[in-house]
Amino acid sequence: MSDVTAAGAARRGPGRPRSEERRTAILEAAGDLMIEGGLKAATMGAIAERAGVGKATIYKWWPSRGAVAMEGFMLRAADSWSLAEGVGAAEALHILVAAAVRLFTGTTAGPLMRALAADAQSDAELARALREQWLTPRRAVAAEILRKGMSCGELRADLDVETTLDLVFAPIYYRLIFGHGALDEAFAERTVAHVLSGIRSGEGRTE
Amino acid sequence: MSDVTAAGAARRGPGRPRSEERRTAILEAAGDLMIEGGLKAATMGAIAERAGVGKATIYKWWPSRGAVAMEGFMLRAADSWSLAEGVGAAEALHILVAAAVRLFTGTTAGPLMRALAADAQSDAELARALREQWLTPRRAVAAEILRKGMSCGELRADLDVETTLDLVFAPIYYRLIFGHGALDEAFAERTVAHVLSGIRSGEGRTE
Amino acid sequence: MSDVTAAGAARRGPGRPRSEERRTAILEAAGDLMIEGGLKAATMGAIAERAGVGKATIYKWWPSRGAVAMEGFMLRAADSWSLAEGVGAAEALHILVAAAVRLFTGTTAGPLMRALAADAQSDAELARALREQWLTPRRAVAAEILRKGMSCGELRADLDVETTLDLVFAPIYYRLIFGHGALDEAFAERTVAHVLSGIRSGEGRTE
Amino acid sequence: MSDVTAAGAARRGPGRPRSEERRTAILEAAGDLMIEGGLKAATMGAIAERAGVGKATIYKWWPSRGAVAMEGFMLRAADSWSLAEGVGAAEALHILVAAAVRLFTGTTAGPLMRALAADAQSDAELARALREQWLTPRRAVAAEILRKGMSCGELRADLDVETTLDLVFAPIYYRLIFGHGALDEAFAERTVAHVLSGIRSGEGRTE
DNA sequence: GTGTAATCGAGACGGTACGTCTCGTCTTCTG
DNA sequence: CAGAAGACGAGACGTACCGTCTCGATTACAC
Repeated sequence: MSDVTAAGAARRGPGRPRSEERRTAILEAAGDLMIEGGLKAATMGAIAERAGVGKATIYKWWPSRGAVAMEGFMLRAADSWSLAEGVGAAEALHILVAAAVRLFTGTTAGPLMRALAADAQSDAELARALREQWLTPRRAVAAEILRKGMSCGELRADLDVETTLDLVFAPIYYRLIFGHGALDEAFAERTVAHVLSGIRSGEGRTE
Repeated sequence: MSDVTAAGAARRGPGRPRSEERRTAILEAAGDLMIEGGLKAATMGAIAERAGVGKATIYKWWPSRGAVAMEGFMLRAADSWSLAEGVGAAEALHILVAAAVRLFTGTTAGPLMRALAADAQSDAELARALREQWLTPRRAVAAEILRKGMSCGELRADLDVETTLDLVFAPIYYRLIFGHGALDEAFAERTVAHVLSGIRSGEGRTE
Repeated sequence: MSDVTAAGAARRGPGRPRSEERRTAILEAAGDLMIEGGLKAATMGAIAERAGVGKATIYKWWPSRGAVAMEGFMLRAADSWSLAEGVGAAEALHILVAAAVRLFTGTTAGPLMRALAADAQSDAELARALREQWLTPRRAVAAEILRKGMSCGELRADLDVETTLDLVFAPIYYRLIFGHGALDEAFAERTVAHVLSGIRSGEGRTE
Repeated sequence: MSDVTAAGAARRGPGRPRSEERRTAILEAAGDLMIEGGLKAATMGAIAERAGVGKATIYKWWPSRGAVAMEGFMLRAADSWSLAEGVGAAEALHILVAAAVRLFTGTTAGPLMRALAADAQSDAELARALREQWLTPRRAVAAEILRKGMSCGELRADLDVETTLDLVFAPIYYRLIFGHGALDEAFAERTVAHVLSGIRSGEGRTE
C-alpha cells in the first residue's frame, strides 16, 4: 500500500498524462471546504463537485480523504521550513514556533491539520504519513537548533532532546486541537520563554 | 441542545426510572469496541448490539457517539483527581502527570480520549464539553499547585500560569494523539523535570 | 439465494413490521418510471426517490432491479388468470391470447415484461423466477385447455402439447420484444385461427 | 444518427486506412466475452482490452455496445440466408427453421442475439437496426416461400402471410430468450409440422 | 525520401449508477 | 409501560462503466 500521498513520480509513456491542474484544484477544494463547513463538510463527493472533478479521479490518486488532506496540507506548509541562520538557539526556537503558529492560524493549514489529526485516530496509514512526512522533519529542524545550542553552551549540556522537542511543539497542537486558548505571537513568545528558563525559582538547578 | 452528556440528574416522577445497569453496559460496550476495532468500529448500532440495547435507548440519553464516549471516559477517569497533599509543587506536578499517563495507557480511557479529540474536531458541542468537563477541572487542580508553589517561593513569582499549564499537559496529549513516542513513567518524569528547570544553561534567568 | 421476489411470509415478533404501503409505492414507482422513460430510466435511485423511499429499503426486500420489476409485474398481472369455463378449446385459447395482449398493451405490464426479458438475459436468477412464476403457470392453464380439447375430440389426439404452447404464446412475446407488428385483438384472433387450422391446404393431414 | 452499423464505405485519400484486422478482432472479442461471462461481461472496456485495442477505436466505428453486437451477429449470420430451391414449401420452411436453430445453438450467434434483444429494449436505434437488418430480410425469404406455396396450391390460398411468419419464427426467439425449452432439430421439425397442419382435428377447416 | 493526415494503444477524465453502510427517527410488539 | 427489535429516509461511501478527451507512436498515401 506504500505511500498515502500519491508520489508525484514523473511517468513517461503512452496515454494521457495526469493533469497537474486537476491535482491542485482537488487539494484547494478540500482545503476550502474544511474551512467553510468543518471537517464533515469535506466529503469526497463534495470535494469532487467543488473541484469540478469525478470522484473516481480522486480515488485514483489518493486512497482516502485523509491522504488528500495530507497532501493539501503539505502543499501549504511546504515553505515554512528553513532553519534560521546566524541567531542563537533561543531566537531560532522562537522563530520556529511563531512560524508554526502563523501557519496554523493565517492559512488554511490549521483546519487541514485538525482534519489530519482527527482522521489519523482511525487511519494508521495516515498516522504514519503524518509522523513521517510532517512531524519528524519538523522535529529534526528543531533538534538541529537544540544540538547547536548545546554545543555552543547556550543550552544545558544534559538536555534530553526528545523531551525538549515535545515541550516546544506540543503546546501548539494542544491548543489547535482543543481550542482552549489563543494561538498567536504572544503565545509563541511566552511558551518558548518558559521552556528556556523553566518555572522553578532560585539558582540551584540540580535536580 | 443543552449538555452533551446526559446530566445524570435523577429524574423524578411516574414511570419506570432509567436503568443504571443499562447505562454502564452501554458505556462499557462503547469503550470495548473502541479498543478492539479502533474508533470507527464503535458505531451506534454496534454499541447497541454489544450492550444488548436498542439504538433508540442510547439516543434517548445521549445526543451523539461523542457524548457516549465523553461519559464513558468520565466514568473511567473519575477517580484520578485528588490533589496530592503535603508535598512540594515539583512532586505534586509529577504525581499529576504520572497519573494522567497511567490513565491513558493503563485503562480504556486512552482510546476513548483519542475518540473524543477526533470527534471534537467536527462537533463543537462535544469540544465544549470536553473542555469544560475534563480539561478545565484538571487545569484548575494543576493551577492550584502552581499558585501554592509560587506563594511559598518554590516556583518563580512571575509565572504565567496558563502557559505553564500548557507546558505540563500538552506533551501528554501530543503523544497520545500522534503516537510518536512512548507514554510512560520515564516520560512523565523527564517532562516535569524539564518544565521545572528549563533548558537554558547558566545562572542568569532574567529575560 | 432462494426467491427473487420477497416472499410475503408473515413475520411475527418484535420490531416494526414491514410497511405494505412502501412496498406498493416502490412497485408502482418502478412501473411508472419504465413507462415514462424506458427501462434505463428506472434506476434504483430513481425508483427510491419517486417512491419517497431510501435505496436501502429496496435492497432490503429485493435483490435487484429485475426482482422489483418481477414483483411489480406480478402485481399487475395477478388477475388475468382464470380459465374460461364452458367454452370450447378454440374459444378458450382465443380468450387467453386476447387477455395477454390486453395485459401487455392496456396496462403497465408491457414495459415491465420487456424489462424483465431484457434483464433476464444477464440475470440467471431472474430468468428462473420469470419462468417459474409467470411462464410456467400460464402455460399450465393453456395446457389444461389443450388436454380438454384433445379428450373431447375438438383437438387432434396426437398433439404435442409443449410445441403447441409455444405456438400459442411465442408470437405475443415476439411482437412485444421486437416491436415489428401491432399487438391487438385482430392479431390475437388471426394467430389462434392459424394455429388451430394450420396453413396447409387440402384434407390430408398425414405428416 | 445514421446507421447503427458502421457503413464500410471505402475512404480514399491520405492517412492511415482503417485496419480490417482490428475490426474483426473487436467483433470476435465481443462474441467471446458474451459466451464466457454473459452479456454483462461484454463491457466496452473489456472488449477493448480483449481485442488489444483502445476504447476510442471502438467508439470511432460503432456508436454503442449494441451496434458492435449487431455487426458481430451479422458477421456470423451472413451465410445462413439462401432460399432452398427445388423443394416444396413445407420442406423449405423446415430447412429455414432448422438453419436458424443451428445458428443460435451451434455458433456464438445465440448469445449475441440475446444481447441484441436485451439492449434493443432500451435502445430504439438498435431495435430499428435489428428489425431492418435481420428480422425483415429473414421474413422476406420466408414470405417468398409462403407465396410460392400458396400459388402452387401447397398452402392455403387465404393465408395471412404476416401472421404465418410470426408462427414460424416466434417460437425460436421465444425459446432463445426465455430458455424454457431446448432449441434443437426435433423442436424445428415439430414446430413446422404443427404450423403446417394446425391443431384442430377433423376434416372441416371452415373458420 | 519526405511530409501530411489519418489510425491506433494507452489511459486520464467528468459523470452516473451501483450496492453497502451508518446515522438518527419512527413504529410495533413483548416482557 | 419501558424498551428490544428493527423498518425506515437520508445520504456518504468506494467501485464499475460509460463515452470523451488527450497524448505519443505508427502507418500509408501523395508528392
